[in-house]
Amino acid sequence: MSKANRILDRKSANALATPASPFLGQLFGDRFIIEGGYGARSVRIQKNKDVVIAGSHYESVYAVHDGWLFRYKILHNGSRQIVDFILPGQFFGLQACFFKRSLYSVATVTEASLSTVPLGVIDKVFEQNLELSKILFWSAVCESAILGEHLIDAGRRSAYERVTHLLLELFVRLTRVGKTEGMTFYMPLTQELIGDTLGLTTVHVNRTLRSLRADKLIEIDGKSMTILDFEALSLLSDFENSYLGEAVRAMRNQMSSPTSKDGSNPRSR
Amino acid sequence: MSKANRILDRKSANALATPASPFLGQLFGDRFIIEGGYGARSVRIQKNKDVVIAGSHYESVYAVHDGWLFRYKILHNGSRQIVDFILPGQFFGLQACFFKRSLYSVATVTEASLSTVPLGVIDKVFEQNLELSKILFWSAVCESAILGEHLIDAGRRSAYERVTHLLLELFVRLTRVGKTEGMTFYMPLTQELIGDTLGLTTVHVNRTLRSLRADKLIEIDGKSMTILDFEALSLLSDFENSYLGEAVRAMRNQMSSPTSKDGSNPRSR
DNA sequence: CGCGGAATTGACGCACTTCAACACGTGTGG
DNA sequence: CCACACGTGTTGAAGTGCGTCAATTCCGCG
Repeated sequence: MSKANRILDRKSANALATPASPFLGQLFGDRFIIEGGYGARSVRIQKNKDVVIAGSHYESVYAVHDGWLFRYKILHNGSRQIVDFILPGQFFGLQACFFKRSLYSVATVTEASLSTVPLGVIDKVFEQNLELSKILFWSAVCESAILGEHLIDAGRRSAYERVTHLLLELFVRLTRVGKTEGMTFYMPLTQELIGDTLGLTTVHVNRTLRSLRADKLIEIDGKSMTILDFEALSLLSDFENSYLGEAVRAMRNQMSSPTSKDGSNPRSR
Repeated sequence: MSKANRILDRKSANALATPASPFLGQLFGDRFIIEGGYGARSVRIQKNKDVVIAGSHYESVYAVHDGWLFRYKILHNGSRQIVDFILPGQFFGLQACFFKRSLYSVATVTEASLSTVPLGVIDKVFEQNLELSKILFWSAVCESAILGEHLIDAGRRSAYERVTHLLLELFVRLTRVGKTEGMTFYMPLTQELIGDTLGLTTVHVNRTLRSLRADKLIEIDGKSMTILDFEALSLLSDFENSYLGEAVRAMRNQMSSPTSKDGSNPRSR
């Protein structure tokens, strides 16, 4: 099996095994892919390129090794809504496979390295590995929890609250995959991207960020962002990270204990 | 097995087997539940009662036989965001089981009749029935598609567009389960509920509905709502019903053909 | 008949948008 | 090496869609 089939190097595989996306490390980790001998291919994509285009059909799933992406849709009036960001350690494209035509487009924010995994692999997982399919299922549930929280952002929070809620979400998600240093992290999003995520204009995002800086809650230096007062920010935006899936472990235990007496993986025995 | 365990009568089971929720008819249909002998219980719930409370933990899933419910969350400032509506033929509560503490509350809009299915049943489905677990997975994907569309509502559509988009969604979903008559349907939502769904105030929902009536696009008579110009409404709100899962069949074929040569259900052979 | 929740309407205010300019950094070609 | 374009950030001034407050009407229901 060539090196190209190693879609994740050892180090990332570990990062991926954190609660934020426990499935991925196992699902697409070396062992699984390489031993299985599936046709995973690594690709590197420039920043600001579309990877998935709304309306087209796809037959493969992508795992993000490195870089940021976002899922979005353009309305007929030309405005764009970003529904969520896809960070290292996540995968995407399942929806694009399930629907005849993808509902959303996916594009890169930064340069990114991805791995393509043909749909058949996922299907095989469902058939052969009970644990993994449960975990896959869990990830879908989690994703919809994130969408729900974004809906609350847009529906019921002020601009000030929205921006802080988004920043905290990104911070926590990045922390989970080891991409933060203390309270600071690399934030490649432009104010336009933030606006399109939160249903605001660039101008207003700018003003809001300025207030946040003035209030000594955050600090921005180029693309480096640091959270100065996590507590205060959490309170004002009622941010609770539970929707990001800290309860993964609980669920893992729960699902694998009460019914399946044999703690092991294989589904077809 | 007593009649009480029949959580769906024959007629609804058929309705449930429509594309809108193909899984439910099969998953909770007579045959499955009764033959399986699981502890499903039927309950009837008054209108305006909470069924699931955010922050608590649950161990069962609910199937909706009749009536409308909604999933929501209250913020610390007291405002409420409704994330989606749960209509006859759907099930809910899986999320509440997976997370240590439910992220959302679920309450009835109208009087409703539900069936409780212990979590173990779902778990068994995952273990024993490949087809059904795929379908269950699909339903989670669909649900997140609906959330995504609601996010776009709140983020990037005007009040006028939001209201029409919601009405069309409800209309299509109800049509799928045979709950419309021509272009009219029973609409039990108060303007407050609509507002909390779309991120608007009651007052503004009222004004918006008035414009829609004035523009001869809809007609309201008490709780009866009729769509006068589906085309025009679709265009102005760019409504595309594909996110509601019309592609279910496509996916069914796709998932059950390429890998699993045997077309039958059983997973553990 | 009378109560209470929902719908309706008006007047006014504000958070956010729109439009428009300008600043800054970075890459690109002459 | 400079000139220029271009994307992004920043700031001001003015407009508006929707919120807030508050009063009134409607309607189902005991």
